[in-house]
Amino acid sequence: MSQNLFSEMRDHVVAALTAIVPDLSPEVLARVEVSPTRDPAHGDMATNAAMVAAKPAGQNPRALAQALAETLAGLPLLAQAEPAGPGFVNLRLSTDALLGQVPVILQAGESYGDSRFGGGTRVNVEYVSANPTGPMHIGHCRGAVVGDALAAVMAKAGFAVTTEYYINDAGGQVQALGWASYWRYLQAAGSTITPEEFEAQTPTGLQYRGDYLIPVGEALFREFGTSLAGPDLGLAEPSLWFETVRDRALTMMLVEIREDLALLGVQQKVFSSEAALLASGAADRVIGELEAKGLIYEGVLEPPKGKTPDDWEPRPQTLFRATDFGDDFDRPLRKSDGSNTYFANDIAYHADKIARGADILIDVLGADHGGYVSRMKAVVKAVSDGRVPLEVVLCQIVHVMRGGQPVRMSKRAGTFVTLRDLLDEVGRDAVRFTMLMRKSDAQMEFDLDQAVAQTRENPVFYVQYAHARCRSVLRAAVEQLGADAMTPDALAGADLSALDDAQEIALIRALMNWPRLIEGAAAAREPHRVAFYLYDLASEFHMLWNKGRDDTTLRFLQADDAAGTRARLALVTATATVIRSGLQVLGVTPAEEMR
RNA sequence: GCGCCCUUAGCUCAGUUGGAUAGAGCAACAGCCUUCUAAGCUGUGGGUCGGUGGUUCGAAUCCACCAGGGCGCGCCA
Repeated sequence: MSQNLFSEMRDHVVAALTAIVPDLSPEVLARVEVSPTRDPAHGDMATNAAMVAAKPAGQNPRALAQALAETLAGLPLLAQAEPAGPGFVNLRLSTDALLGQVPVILQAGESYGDSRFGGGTRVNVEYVSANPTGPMHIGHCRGAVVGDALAAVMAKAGFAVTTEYYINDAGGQVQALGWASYWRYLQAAGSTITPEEFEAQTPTGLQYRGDYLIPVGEALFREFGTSLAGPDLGLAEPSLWFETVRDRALTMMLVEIREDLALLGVQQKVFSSEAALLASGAADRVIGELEAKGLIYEGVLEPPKGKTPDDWEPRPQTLFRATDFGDDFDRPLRKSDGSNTYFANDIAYHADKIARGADILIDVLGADHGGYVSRMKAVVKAVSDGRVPLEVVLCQIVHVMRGGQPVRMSKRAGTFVTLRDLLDEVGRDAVRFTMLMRKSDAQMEFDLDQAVAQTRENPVFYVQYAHARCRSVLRAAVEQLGADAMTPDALAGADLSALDDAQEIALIRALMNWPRLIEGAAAAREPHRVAFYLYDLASEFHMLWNKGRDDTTLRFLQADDAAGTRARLALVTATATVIRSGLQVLGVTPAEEMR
């Protein structure tokens, strides 16, 4: 039997529809859906086939639904098919088909829900890509979790996924990091120079004053002594120290970022350095290609309407014809000092991702990069001659709440919430799950109190608790039945006819939604659907558990009913399996017990 | 001023790409708790889906305009 009963049924529906109305276009057939019903009274599934085909077929939707229902009624999979509402066909699975999904899950294990939906399409998901100029904070965290889970969802759905982190180690902010690190170095060496005196002698100012660079300065002092300092521990000639200091600082920042990511359970496969890409000449090469396509020119931009910057003056720039590809205006590629803009280098980076083999590029970005999206999409279209789409998942701001009050993320006020602080306080599982309990393009409040709560209010607890309850039952059952009777294979052979309570059936219906949900979440690039699904699934399981409190005949372990116990253990094992499968996608630990 | 995102119950949010009577948790109210794990459970009330038009068999979902919130708007990344 198929893992995905919905797609299997859809094939039957399309076949039946085509038999009744032979000449439907592929476009019409593509709109045929078989979806779960909201109301169990409507059966297990419903199809809109009659409604989408009614107009092209020139038939009344109700009449078509009637004909479709009669054709489908003969399927062994179905117990009932009947027209309903404006032209739905409600489908009730046969008991065999419904219960049959349990051994399918047991045999598939955690691979249940894997699909070939993606068809091996090569997808490159880039996320985090924080500047290596400081520790990761909560703003980065959401993108990290969303990107990681999106990659996992798409991989499960049959895409060939690569994950990637772009290291912005080439721009002016890295210059500033070098200077700020040098200041900390001088301090470590015992210099008494004030920030103001130091800043006056730098080209970048002293942008990064956080304590996190103190260890960098100390490390530099340990390694080099006072040899990088000037006379009287003042500033030395930059050519004598700058590259060394900058590179040491970058390395240390990157180590820290990777540690933070590891603590969060995120590990991109590829780390790409902007500086290395630049050094290889990739940026000049790509700009040359665009030039050859006639997409680059020297021109002067109009000032933005309504809000002209104070220092606006018309000036000629090297521009990319983004407007040819749907952007609002053409975009500059060079700064006045002749170096590349961030955009220019990012073109090279995206071209590089394509050249390494990608059919779809996905960037997970913070909302503050929203204005960057249209130009990037435009240029990816240009570079790939329209072959590779760039999709952008924007993550909106996270407001951290404690005790109902917002926690301000202010470096000056010292309430800067780093990722590590957050992980220390609430733990990896709660951070990841909570970040995925919102659509990524909606602002979210992260309630610290809720994230650590051991109650139903906390979704991650609720889901992990469901898994722990399953495992608890199974542990108890081993003592009663012996381990041999408890393997998935053994349970897959169990007679399941004892599973006839409405709540048991509701749980099975929830389980069989999993493969369909994966495909939907992957197609929509919405990993949060997995978190919500798991919450719903956990809810169905808890409801069954609770029902057994009032009605002892519904408890999983029945001392005097071996067959019924085996059937229920099969269901419990299947439930635990799907929860694990889902948590695996989200990168959350399935708890064995919670005490 | 322009562009993008958002607005759903008192609060925080879902809503399966246009489907049937719009859902969940919290809060409120009413019951229940000697147990396979009560760090609870069951039930009830609660809505002009920001507003107004439009598209069609059918709209929270698509389009237009308006209101409110967020982000951005020529060499920061």
